Amino acid sequence: MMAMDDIDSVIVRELQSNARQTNRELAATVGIAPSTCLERVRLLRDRGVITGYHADVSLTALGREVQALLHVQVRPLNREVIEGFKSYAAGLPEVLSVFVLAGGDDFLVHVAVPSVEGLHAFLMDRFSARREIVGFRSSVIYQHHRNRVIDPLDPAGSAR
Amino acid sequence: MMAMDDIDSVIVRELQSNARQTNRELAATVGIAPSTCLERVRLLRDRGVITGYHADVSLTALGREVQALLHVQVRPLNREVIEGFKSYAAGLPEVLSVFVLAGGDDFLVHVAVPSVEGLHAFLMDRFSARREIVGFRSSVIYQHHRNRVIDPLDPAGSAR
DNA sequence: TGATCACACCGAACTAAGTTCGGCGAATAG
DNA sequence: CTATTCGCCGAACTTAGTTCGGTGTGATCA
Repeated sequence: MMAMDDIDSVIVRELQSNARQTNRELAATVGIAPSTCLERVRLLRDRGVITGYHADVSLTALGREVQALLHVQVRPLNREVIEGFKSYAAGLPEVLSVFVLAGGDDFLVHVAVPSVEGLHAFLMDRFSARREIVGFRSSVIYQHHRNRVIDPLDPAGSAR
Repeated sequence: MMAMDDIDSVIVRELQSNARQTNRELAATVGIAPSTCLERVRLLRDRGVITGYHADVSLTALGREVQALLHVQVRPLNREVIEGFKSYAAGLPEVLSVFVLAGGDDFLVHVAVPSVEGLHAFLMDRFSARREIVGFRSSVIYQHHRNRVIDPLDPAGSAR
């Protein structure tokens, strides 16, 4: 992997904050010519540092007032069951995220539903019928803070 | 809240998939004039449906090979302690997301670190010294699937 | 039922940005 | 000291963003 210099870091940080600013604005912010900036951004995409640009949507605006985290245990623990459940969960419209975990719980599923009743209905309709699920716990989310800007860890960060 | 019609839904879905497509492309996809499309997008932002545009970055490209979920219990359970831990965790560069939860665990923290050693160092350096933390469990993430496109739930979805 | 109003959409004109490319200058290696 | 490479720049060209007046449609009310 090619090195990212300071300019690349600033570009990446800026685009994480606002992916729709113009190339000229971005160039002005980082202090290089627009043409150079365009090339830098293109390279960042080509190198796979920037993987895409996405609009963020308000879940409440879409009528999803309640979020929850569902810890799910499935059995037996083999590839078919795990992949099967993962793609099943990922395909549900209520599901925001699916984590496959090491340790006690096998999955963690982040969902957004219209209401607490909706959460109950979701669990009953979508989860209870699945035979591979041997147990789950659900935790309603009171608050969710997301760090949108991710910088390279500085050398003083966690050990390599 | 004003109603979202089908055209708005398509616009929102498209911008979630690719926030950097041109307004003309977007207009062509949804089948309206560019000027109309521009106005629609502006209204979606004004109404708070679209909250922002963000570049997605490869964590591996930034040298963070390992992700984990940390379940954290803090005591005593009062506003100062909870807010204090939340903002502390949110301010750490390794932290991607902080969930404040109902139920047994009080927090769930999503972190990305360079390595398993980095995870260990993070827990020792950043968490162990905090007096309010009375316990935590960490789960390494094997896979993470994220649904980037979130549509309004159709009427057949979870009960309201 | 017919007239009026409101509203969203459209398209043209203008402004601004994206994109390409030739050349320049600095840094490096020979 | 010279040759080479590489990234950066800026001008020119292409394309897109933005504004605004006009138009058609659907709703409201007499």
